Parts: sequence; structure tokens; C-alpha cells
Amino acid sequence: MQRAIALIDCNNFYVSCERLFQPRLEGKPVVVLSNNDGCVVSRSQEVKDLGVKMGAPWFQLKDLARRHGIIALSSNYTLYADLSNRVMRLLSQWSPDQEIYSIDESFLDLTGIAESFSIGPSSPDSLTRYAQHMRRTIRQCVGIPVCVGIAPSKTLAKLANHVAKKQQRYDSVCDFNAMSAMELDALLAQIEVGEVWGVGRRSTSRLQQMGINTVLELKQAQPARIRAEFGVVLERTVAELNGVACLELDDVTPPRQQIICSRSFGVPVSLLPDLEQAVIAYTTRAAEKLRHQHSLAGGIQVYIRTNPHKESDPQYQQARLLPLFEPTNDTRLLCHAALGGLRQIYRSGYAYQKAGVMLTEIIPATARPRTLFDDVAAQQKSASLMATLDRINRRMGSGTMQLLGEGVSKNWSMRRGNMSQRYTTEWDELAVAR
DNA sequence: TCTGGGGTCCTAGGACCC
DNA sequence: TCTGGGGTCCTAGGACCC
Repeated sequence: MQRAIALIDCNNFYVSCERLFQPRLEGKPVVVLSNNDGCVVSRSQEVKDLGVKMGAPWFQLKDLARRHGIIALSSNYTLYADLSNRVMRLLSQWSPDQEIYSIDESFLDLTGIAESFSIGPSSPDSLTRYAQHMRRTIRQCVGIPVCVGIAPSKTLAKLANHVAKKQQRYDSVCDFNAMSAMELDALLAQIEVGEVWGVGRRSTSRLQQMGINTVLELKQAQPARIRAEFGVVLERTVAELNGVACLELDDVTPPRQQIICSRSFGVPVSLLPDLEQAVIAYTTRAAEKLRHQHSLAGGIQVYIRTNPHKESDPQYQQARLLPLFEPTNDTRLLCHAALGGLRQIYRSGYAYQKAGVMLTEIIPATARPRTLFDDVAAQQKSASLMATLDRINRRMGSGTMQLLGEGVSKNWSMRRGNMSQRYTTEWDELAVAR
């Protein structure tokens, strides 16, 4: 039986989330900005039509924005995560095999599904009708528009989704399996090679130098040649383009092997005490994520850097990896290590733009190695203190209890000029009909 | 004035070992 | 004058993704 892998992708996800609660944004050019209102991370169709690129710095667009009345919103991840969960939960009903690939994308294995869905003999378009049913239901129950691509491999499913989005005549659902080989190749010949999942900017220009410009040309390239020039990853992509599924659906997300927490500051920071507050805040977040996945970290890296875009300023960047005496998820021990590292790398006289921490050598909490010096009582005390801390912050709101060192005024914290309410997760901010 | 944040995987090269 | 071969582990950096 033909493999049928679907990729469901929410349209302009963050913008769609905002529009759901602010209908006045419908039909208007809207962007959602990254932290610090730095870059464009989501664009409405109207904004895409104006030629605004993903990741464009907002300050460079101010002029265009004024001319066309572009509305810019700060990102509201609490809202997006909640709506994402609702979409993903709905999707999980339509296949036993789901991989949640990102906040706005999910793979579903639909192999053999159409037969059980359609009454009577299955036709080439019965999977298309199944996908249209999913689309309508998501639109109705959550309010988010999605597109669906279906194909025998994940890489092709991504492309099918791209086609569903770009070409009106497919009505947001594109099933490569329902096409003839000739039809499909004719379609692939129209798509630029850079659209392929796994082909980034660097590979695109090198492929073009080799005379490979379209998806079809990459599909028909010699695998051995691709392997020699680019390595095993792109060779696998070529196989996937030929309908050979090399990438399985990962339906269980493995625990993270590294946990990063870093932020740019709202204003440049020069003083060590401010950096210390930021590092404590970031380490606290990272430790929460670590405990959430029931893990311990064996090391923590701390880094600081100046603004590389301000070339006239003196530049400095440094990182320090601190091994921990034993693997831990105790915020206090992690902060202590991180602060030690920060004080080693800090140099006065620079305008720092960003700091971050990264937890490494992560192991499951159940795999804690035994040592001669184990202080079991202290470990238990730490575990129950951290559990209490997490419980209070979960119930009363993040940051209700924190280390004093994180500071209260936080004059380094980021700018978020125009953030919408947390309409679905905070009692004070619920959307109510008026 | 103003340029995000958080991940994964692969490869090359060095250190080290027998 | 001439100085092996093969393996592992670790790290840094590159490329890519959303």
C-alpha cells in the first residue's frame, strides 16, 4: 500500500492567533515581532504581498509600515502555545501516528485511513476529502486556518503543503499520491530547489552552481554525486524526493539533550550586577525546563556578548563551560555555577547586548550516578524544595517565587511594546463577549 | 534608537590508545 | 635517509530547521 504522510501546517500561525481575538485585524496587513520587537516572525498574506521577508528587522520596515498601515504586535507565546495545543489535540484524533514537528506543524500518518473513512470504494481523491474534513473541523473548533500536504515521504509532504499554500486551485489540500508521475514531475519542475526541506541558503547556491535549479533536477541528481559534494543528509533528501521514505515519524519527543535560555536585553548592559540578575533569571527558566522533563544536567555554559551589528563599538564575546560536581536540577546549584562562570568572563567597559545559559550533559533523573560522597538526605531535601517551587509558580503564576538575586526592577529586561492579552490562559485577561 | 530564540545532526580534526 | 595503521572520544564549527 502507498505510504500517505500528511503535513498539516497552520497558515501565518501567530498572526492567525492574534486575529482570532482581534477581528479588526482581519484583512489588514499584520506582523508579529520577535522578542524585543526585533524581527518579523509572522506575516499576514497582505504583508507577504508587500514583499516583506521572514526575519526582516522591524526598524528597517518602519517607513513601509507607515505607508501601508502595517500593524505590528509583540509576540505572545503563552497564547500561541495554548492554541497550538488545541490544534494538535484535534489532529491526534485523525491518526494513531502523529509527530508534532513544531508549534504550528504536525505530521500524521494517513496510510490506509482513506479506505476506512470513505464509504464505498476508495477513490484517488478520498484522502483529499478526508483532509478537507480535518481543515473544516479545525477552522470550526479552534478558528485557525491550515493547509495540508500529502505524499509518500516527509520531504515530499512538506513540498505538497507548500503547493497547497501557494496554488489556489488546490484549495489548501494537495495530495501528491493522487497525481500521475508525469503530473508530479511537471509540478516539481516549477519549484525552486531552495524550497526543499533541508536545502538551506548555502546548499541552494552550491546546487545552482552545479546546474541544479529546480526540485525535479535535485530529484533526478545522482545520489552518489550529492553524497560526495554535500554528505549523507542531502543524499537522504534525494531519496525522499523519489518517494522513498527515509525519515520515520517520531511520535514520542525524546528529552532535550541541551536546554538553552538566552535573551537580548531591552537596553545595552554594562554592569556586572545587571548581568548577574539576567543570568540568574535565565538559569532559573532553564532549570524549570530541565525539571519539567525529569532530567539532571552535568554542566552549564554561560555566555555574554556585545552587539555584533554595532561594528563601531568595541566587541567582546566569551563563553565558559562549568562542569558540575554532580548532575543536578537544583536552581540554586546551577545559578551558583553560572555566576562563577560569568564573573570569570566578565570584562568591564563593554556594552553587552545578550547573555545566555546552556545546560549540557543532560541525563534522566532516574539515572543519577551513585558516588562515594552521595548525601541522600540533601538530595531529597533539594528535590522536594524544587517540586514545591514549581508547584507554587505553576499555580500562582510564573515568577511568583524566585531567587532574590534575579532582582525586582530588571532594567535589563526586554521590550514588548504592543503585546496582546493572554486571552485563553489568564483569568484576568480572558476574552469575553461584549 | 532599533537586527530573535531554541533546537538537532553531521563532519573534520586533534588527542590519545594499542 | 627512512618514522604504521586503525580505532575511539571529544570539541568546535557548519548547516539546517521553525
